[in-house]
Amino acid sequence: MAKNQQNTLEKIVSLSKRRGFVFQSSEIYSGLNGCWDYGPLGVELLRNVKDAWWKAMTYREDVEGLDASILMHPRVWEASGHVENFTDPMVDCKQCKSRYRLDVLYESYNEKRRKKIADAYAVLLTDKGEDGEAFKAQPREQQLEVAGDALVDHAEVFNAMNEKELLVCANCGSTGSFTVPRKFNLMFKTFVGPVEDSNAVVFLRPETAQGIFVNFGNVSQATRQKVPFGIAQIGKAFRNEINTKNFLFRTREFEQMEMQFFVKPGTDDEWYEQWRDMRLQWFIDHGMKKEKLRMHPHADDKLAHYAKAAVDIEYEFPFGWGEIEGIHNRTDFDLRRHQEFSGKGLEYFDQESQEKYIPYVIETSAGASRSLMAFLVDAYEEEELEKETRTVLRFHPKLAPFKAAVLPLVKRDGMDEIGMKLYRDLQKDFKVFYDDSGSVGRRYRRQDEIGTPFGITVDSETLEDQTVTVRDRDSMQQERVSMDALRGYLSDKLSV
RNA sequence: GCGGGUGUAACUCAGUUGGUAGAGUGUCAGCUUCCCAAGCUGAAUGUCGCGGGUUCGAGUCCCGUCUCCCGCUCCA
Repeated sequence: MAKNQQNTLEKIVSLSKRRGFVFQSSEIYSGLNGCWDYGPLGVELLRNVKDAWWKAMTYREDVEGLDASILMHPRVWEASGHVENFTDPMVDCKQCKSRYRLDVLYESYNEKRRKKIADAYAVLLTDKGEDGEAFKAQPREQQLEVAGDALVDHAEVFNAMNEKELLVCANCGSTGSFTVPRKFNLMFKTFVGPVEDSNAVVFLRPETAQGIFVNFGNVSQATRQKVPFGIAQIGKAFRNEINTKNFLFRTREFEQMEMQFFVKPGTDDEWYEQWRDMRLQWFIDHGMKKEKLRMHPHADDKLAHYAKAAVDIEYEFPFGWGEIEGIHNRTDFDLRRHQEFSGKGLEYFDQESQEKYIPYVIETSAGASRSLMAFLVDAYEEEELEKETRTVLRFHPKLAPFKAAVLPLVKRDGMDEIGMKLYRDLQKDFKVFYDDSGSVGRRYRRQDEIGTPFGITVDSETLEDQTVTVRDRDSMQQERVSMDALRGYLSDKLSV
């Protein structure tokens, strides 16, 4: 990683704090790992990103909106596979610092070693006063399986084996060098109701998608939509990541912008390609540099448990390429599982073909926080002028926190009053900023730094003909516009 | 979670062998200023990440803890 690029991220983090885009969560208490707060400018930017997505995705005849609750029935996560796939006991080798999932480690052992482990397990059982002989009476194959499961599922078994130096590190060959197994449950757990009873455990959703799947029937009923159609949702999701890193990129609380598109099986590949291309184009349409974007298809053996095909839309951050959106062909996995677990029929009757089927699902899943960060990084530029460097955020006007700043050239001859009136007038339709302090050049720079696309100045000519100057953030060129026409002028620029 | 680095004013940082904190930028007020960080005058802001310890005395030494950064690991 180039050092100057790393500095770029540091500068953006610093700017974000200084100007109020992003603050560290609970900062006065020294922060909370992996959590960030959006300040006055950040929340505008985030809203604009989400609004742009919402309009692109749901202002169309075949996609409906939804806002499902964050807490869902615990069975949802059993059906989705998250309970199973989100809890992996792991250990580190103290010698070489390698980390293993216990089941993977056990898988890597040959039969000889497994037999040793099984024998030791029999002794262990006897020591505990259980029937080790009965265990040994089982067929060898079964012994290995039972002992393996015990090793993976019970930390005390693992620890005992480890102490007996039966467990070897696949990387450095050390024995007895493992840490105590730790369970990494990536789902946040909490309790429904005031009693912390194990029956009351629920999870904070690790993805918004399941809220869509469980509402598939409700939405199609309520809206009379016919397959193919989609359901879109924006909302918070939570994952207890082992490590957070890279500013907003990997956080424990984040916001997703997801759409699940239900299609007839057999047409899924076609829809997959179509949504993939549309989603890439969305980022480009909102100002992101084409050369900083790429498609990264997942290899078949790296696919998630629910997916038949997957591609990431990646952005080239200062720390490298990172996923900002994933497009998955989730097949009928989720609906089928929910049908199975809930006992409620989720089949769709296709009137046209007179067929009953469980629809396939094409998922577009974008990170709102990651997208915001990509837009922020992409917009950031230090422009070399003759005698200085101008820091400017070249946001697409649609995304910019402030659309315009009203800046009276000087604070006299009534220019500030006219400016204030203009500001109040524009404020009815646009998020605008007013500033009459100091030199106008200084004020332009301040607005450049937060990405305000237009600077409107009131000058002596305004007093005579009711026109103001509009200065373009990127070119710094100015044009005169009549005050009456300003609203239309801004609307035009923002609708592009 | 492991290893390395880091944490001093809003930001970027300085702080000499331990003697109770400075600079630049920014911010604010005033003057000046008819278009791109101008100038002048003045002002505010820190229990030096947090908690212990050593010491007559700790930003400076020791221990713990937390944050952030880099690497490893993880990433359904």
